[in-house]
Order: sequence, then C-alpha cells, then structure tokens
Amino acid sequence: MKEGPDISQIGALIGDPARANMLTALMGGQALTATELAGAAGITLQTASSHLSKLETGGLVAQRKQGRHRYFALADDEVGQLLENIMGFAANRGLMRTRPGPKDPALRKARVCYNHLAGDFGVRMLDRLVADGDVTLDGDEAGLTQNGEARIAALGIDVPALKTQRRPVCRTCLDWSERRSHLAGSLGEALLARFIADGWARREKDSRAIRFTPEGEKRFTALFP
Amino acid sequence: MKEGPDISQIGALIGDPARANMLTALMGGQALTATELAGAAGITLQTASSHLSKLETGGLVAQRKQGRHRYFALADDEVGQLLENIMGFAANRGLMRTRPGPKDPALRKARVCYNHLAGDFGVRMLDRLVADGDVTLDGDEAGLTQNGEARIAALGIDVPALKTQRRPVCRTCLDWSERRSHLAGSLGEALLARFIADGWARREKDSRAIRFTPEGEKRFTALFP
DNA sequence: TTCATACTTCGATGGTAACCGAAGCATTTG
DNA sequence: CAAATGCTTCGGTTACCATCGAAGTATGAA
Repeated sequence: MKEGPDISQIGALIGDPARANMLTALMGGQALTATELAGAAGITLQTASSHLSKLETGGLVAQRKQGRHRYFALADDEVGQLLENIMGFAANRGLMRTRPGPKDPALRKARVCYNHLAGDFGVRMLDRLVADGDVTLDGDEAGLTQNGEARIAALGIDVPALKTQRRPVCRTCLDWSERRSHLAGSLGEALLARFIADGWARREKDSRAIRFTPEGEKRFTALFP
Repeated sequence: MKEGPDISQIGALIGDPARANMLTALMGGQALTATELAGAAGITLQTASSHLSKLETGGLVAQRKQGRHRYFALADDEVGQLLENIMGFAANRGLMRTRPGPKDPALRKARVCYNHLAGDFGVRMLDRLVADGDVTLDGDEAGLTQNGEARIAALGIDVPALKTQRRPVCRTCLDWSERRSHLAGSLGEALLARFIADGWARREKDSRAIRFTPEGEKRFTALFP
C-alpha cells in the first residue's frame, strides 16, 4: 500500500517563514509562550496561534499549560535534531536569515541546540570524550563507557538517573557550523545544565548563543582541551 | 548580520507534494527526464518544468543536457542525505505516501539511497565492516582502514581511484527503515555498482527497490553475515 | 526543409493559506 | 464579583502559487 515516507508534509510545515522562525526560536531549548513566539516571528498573536496549532498537529511542537500561560516547545529531541540537520544544509548553501545583530561568531563558538551544547565548544567536548575512551560511537548512536560514567559522575551528574529515562543517554547530533557531531541525548542536556548551574556559562537572551564566563571557559578548556 | 541559517526556503521547496514526489523519484539515483518526473508526480509537463526550475534555483537538483533530452538528478550526495534524513523522520511519525503496489517490504530489505545501498542489507553491510575493523566511525564521518582497503580491493574495486575524488570515500547515512546508519560516500556508490555489475542484484523499474538474485543474496550474505 | 520530439515560457484561472480585526473563552488578580 | 491577561476561534480579505492550455524554442530525424 505504501511506498516510502512522505516528506512533503514536514516540508510544508517548515516551509512557511513564520513557522520556520518560531521553530528556530524554539531551538533555543526554552519553552516559549504564544505571545513570545509571535514576536519572534513578527506576526500577530492570532496568526501565531493558527501556526502553532498546525505545528502541534504535525507533531513538531508540544504545549504545556501552566496557569494562564501556554508554553510551547519542540515535541522531542528528534525534532531538534532534524532542524539542526536542515540548518546545516541551509548553512552550507549560504541560506541565512538576515537579522540585525553581530551574533554569528558567538553562535559558532557556543550555542544551545534544543537542549544541549553545540558549536565549537560542543564539538570539542565530544571529540575529547571519544578520544579519551569515555564515549563510543556507532553511527548516530553512542554509548557511555565505564570510564566515561566515572568522569561524568565526578562532575556531579547523576548518571543512573539519566539511564532511567526512555530516551537515549548518548546521541550524536550534526553541528551546522562545524560540520561535525556534538553530544546530544539526556547526557548532553545534563552537561549543559551543569555548566549553567555552576555559573560557567549563561544563555544569551533572545538568542541561541551561550556565553562562557572567563572563569568558566578556563575550566571548560581544562576539562576538554 | 546573520543569525542562523534559514530553513524555510528548503522547507518550502520540499513542502509541495509534486516537488516532493519528484525528489523521491530522484532518490532512485538515476537521472530522469522532465517527462518522466512529470509522470512520477502526476502533473503535466509544463507544471513539472516550472517545479524543476525552482528546484534547480534552490540547488536541490542539477540538470545535464544530452541531445534533446534534459536529465535531472539530485545536485549532490548531501541532498540525498538530507532527504533520507527527513524521510526517516517522516517514517517515524507514520507519514507515508499511499501509492498502489505492495513494495514496502522489498524497500525495507534493500533499496537504493541516491547512489548507495540502503535498507536491511545496507545496514548489515556497514555493521559487518565496522565489526571487522575495516571501517572506523567518527560521528557522521567514517574512514577505511588498511584491512578495509584490502578487503574492498579484493572485490575488484579500485580504491585509489575513489580517493582521488573530492567527496569523501566513506560516509554514514541514516537509514529511515532501520533507524541505523548505512554506508554512503564514493565507496558506498562503488559497492552498489559492483553488486549490480556482477549480477548479484538489479534495480527494480520505477522504484527504489533493489532485488537480489538468489545467488547474489547468498554471496552477499556470505560476505556480510 | 519539413516534421517530430522534448522542453520552456507565457498567460489566465482557481484554490488555498497566510494574515489580521473582532469576538469569545479561560484563568488569574483585585 | 469585575477587570485584566493570555490565548483561541471566526470571518473576510488578500496575495501567492500550483496548475494547465497555448504558443514558443531547441534539437534531432526524415
């Protein structure tokens, strides 16, 4: 009956500039309200609401009611990975959103990819983990070795807790600026959260950029030279 | 000036059902004429021509004039990889093109992914090569070891010739039906070409399916158990 | 040269979807 | 309760684009 997957529905969802802008905004990893997303896309609240219901029906975003707010976020890690993938393709072809602000270098250095660290810093971190035998690669899947578990636990991350989740602990995600993989999965998320909680870095407002403090960058580089 | 890549243009190109059908047809790896693509998409020649010029402007397809025919093909390997990626995502969500013909099981067993082998057979081949230490994985990049070069050369493939090309020899590509990686790059292409040239398998007409002969399947399984 | 094939361009049409104003619903605050 | 906030739904407009018929261009065959 069926001959292959249908890519046109997904393409159509992503193909509208307003929706694409909202999805890009959600790649920041934070759940945003409809009003915030309308602002990010430069449209009114009514139009945004219509777009969001389409994105939700299409399974790209999920909403969570909280009081009188409705927070929207990417539906799951897989959506983030798909978007990062398409961004990589678009970046290679020179298709860039022209927006005010000289944020490009900062984005390439370190940024959030849905919920984990991307950019030069993200790639270097995975490279180091693999080189030290803490993480093993097998295609797009990855595994944490005994060594790796100890190293991660030493950073104050509860590794057994990560394993209880349904989604994979380790995963690779293709980086659009570096054209190499960085670490995704629940471990990737936990590591970024750790860096921020420890004050090594903080999220830039209204951007995907991650800004490391001088002290944080020194510590990060010491850990992942 | 620029804040991140623009995914909407690509999405819009893929988002039209007629264009998506043409791109899916081109995933078969063969260059097709505008007339053939119009047939595959179920539209008239004029409409197809308009779509093709858009796809070409967008860098997704490239054309080659040959006599009074114009052959269209995917612009490069990267486009094939992107499409396979989106197909994987769509397949996970149950978005399938409903078309006549019970070809789905054959597609899952072995099919062509732009120019290399995909499906169960493709995944098994890469698994075996990695397990035997012939291919090393590093994110989405991959390398051929000394052992691997010898093994490939024994199949009658000119490995040094592959290396002279600009594109990578080894590359991984995410398989939508198996959700694991298979082998792409010039080596992936050469291997599939070898199997077909040796009569182990042949392309199914008007489909991405690859049909192995009983003898061919036996030999393939012996090589990659 | 004349005809045929392969494809592109032009022009007109129709359908769809993005968009926003206004009204409606839900939740919180005062 | 009433007022305010956050968001959705409805209705109508507009603009775009996919579509196809017809005409035009290019290559090859007769």
